[in-house]
Amino acid sequence: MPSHNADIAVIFEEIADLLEIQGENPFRIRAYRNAARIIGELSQEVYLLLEKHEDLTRLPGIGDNLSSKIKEIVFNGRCSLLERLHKELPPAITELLKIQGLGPRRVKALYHDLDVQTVEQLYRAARDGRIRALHGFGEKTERNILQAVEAHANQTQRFKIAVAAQYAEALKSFLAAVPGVIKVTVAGSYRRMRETVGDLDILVVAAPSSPVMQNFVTYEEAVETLSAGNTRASVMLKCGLQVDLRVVPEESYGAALHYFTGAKAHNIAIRRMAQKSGLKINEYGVFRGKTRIAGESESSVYAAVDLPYIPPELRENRGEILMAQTKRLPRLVEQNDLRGDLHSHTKATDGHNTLREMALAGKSNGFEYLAITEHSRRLTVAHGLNPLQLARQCEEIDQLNEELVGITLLKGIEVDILEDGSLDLPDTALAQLDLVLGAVHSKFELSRARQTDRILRAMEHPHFTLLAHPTGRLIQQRAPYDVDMPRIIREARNRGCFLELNAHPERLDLLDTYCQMAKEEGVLISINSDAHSTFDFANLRFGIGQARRGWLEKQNVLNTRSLSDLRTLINRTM
DNA sequence: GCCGTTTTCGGCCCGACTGTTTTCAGTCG
Repeated sequence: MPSHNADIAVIFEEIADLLEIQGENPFRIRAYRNAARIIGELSQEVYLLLEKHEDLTRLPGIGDNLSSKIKEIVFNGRCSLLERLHKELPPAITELLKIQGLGPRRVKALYHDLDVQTVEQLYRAARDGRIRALHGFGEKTERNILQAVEAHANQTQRFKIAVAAQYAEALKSFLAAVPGVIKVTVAGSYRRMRETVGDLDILVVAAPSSPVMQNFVTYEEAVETLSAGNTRASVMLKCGLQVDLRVVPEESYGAALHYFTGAKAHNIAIRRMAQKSGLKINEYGVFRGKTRIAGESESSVYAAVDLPYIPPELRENRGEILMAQTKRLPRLVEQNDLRGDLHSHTKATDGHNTLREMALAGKSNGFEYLAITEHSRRLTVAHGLNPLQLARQCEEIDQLNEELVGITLLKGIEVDILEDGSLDLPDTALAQLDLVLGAVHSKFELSRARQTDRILRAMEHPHFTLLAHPTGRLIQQRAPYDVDMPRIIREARNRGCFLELNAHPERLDLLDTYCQMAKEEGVLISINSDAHSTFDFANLRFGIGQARRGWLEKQNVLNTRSLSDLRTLINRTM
């Protein structure tokens, strides 16, 4: 089995870590980290590119050297450079770099002088007071290491964006109420709408006299102050989420927001562009010599390097800068563009509201249509419907539609795709519906080939409309099942099917890179709430965020269509 | 290790905070 992109990324990250501890040229190290990111984010498997004899050096940041290393990993399953490094340094030592406050220099010193190789050994050395004796270390550093090891053991995990949103909104209101505060913006990966965030980055514009810093570090949910200066501070919240605050003057707002939003790779690329035209960009503005020429808004920062404004969701250095330069940036889909929702449940199965309640809630969300898509009989835990129950619900929907004004309920089903690729309900039951969502809810562990065939077979069914939560992953809980998604996407196009981007914050499935691939293949994506209650429509904003990260425009999204256009599209005549 | 309408060699983003020093290295974002 050839190596997957993620395997290659892990190897390059480890090489970077080990080289860093050895004190290698930082730019060589950066090259490995950069390559790990590029390969890790690639939507095509590298081994497939190699099978097609594609030249990997066409990828940004991959030259001859890295290209041959990738080939070695893919075809031989090993990397001689990594094996050599493992002979020179204990493999477990890279774990030490994950300890807050320990970088390559300190790890190297701890290894050389105290033979510390593992986190456990580090803990003992700190507890026994052996670290303070080292040159460049002191009592305070030793104490901090001890605390950091304890924090590391408690795993400072990433937070799902919907969870982070709760803390972010609360903090935002708290800070906005502090005297002298003019603006509060949550930046970082939260603003880029990543599916999980590691910390919160909050930017504040405030009068110099504002007590915002003092108030921040004494926020009632802050259990620890990690650092606190005049313009920058970090605290740890009770829940384990770290929050970084940055205070800047009004004229620096745009530059600071750009800097604090990231992603790092995007910022570096923009700063390099500035450098080439004799400018310098930092969080205070854009400077020519000592003169500030821009920085009050993000647009002004981009304009200084001759670029149009780039939306935060695109700022990953995945090609957005080239597109901006050539005036080909997408006009990203917005929540207002959605005309309806094609995935929802009611009390009839595992939902919490009635048909009528869901319809009215949908209408107040501005929907023109809402598809009711209960589970099918196989999913007994969710009280999935049998053909008779489904027929009854269809009657209810017909009746309700006669009295509803301004919204139409569509008759649908979220039918289980069985192990052999058949659907969990007979054709006669499916024929009466406006649309059929197929979903995998069992047998996640099938081989890639069998899982792919299973789904493709289901998509061949003449009533099949849309593949729900296509990879089945639950963020931080369940890995996606092994499936050849590029092939699914191509076949969806060939068969006139659609793919769902499930907006539930635990799913956000399809992934952003696959959304981009679907767009390139001309497969429409439906951004659905999978609502189990009237409150769940609020989750659509996370789906929109993911769609924007996947470069989707209004025309790439199925449920931006009017009801009549939608009906035309989902009526498959095959 | 990568890359080039300044370069195939000599560059490679930029600043804040901390702790150990006494002018700065290390780490982080």
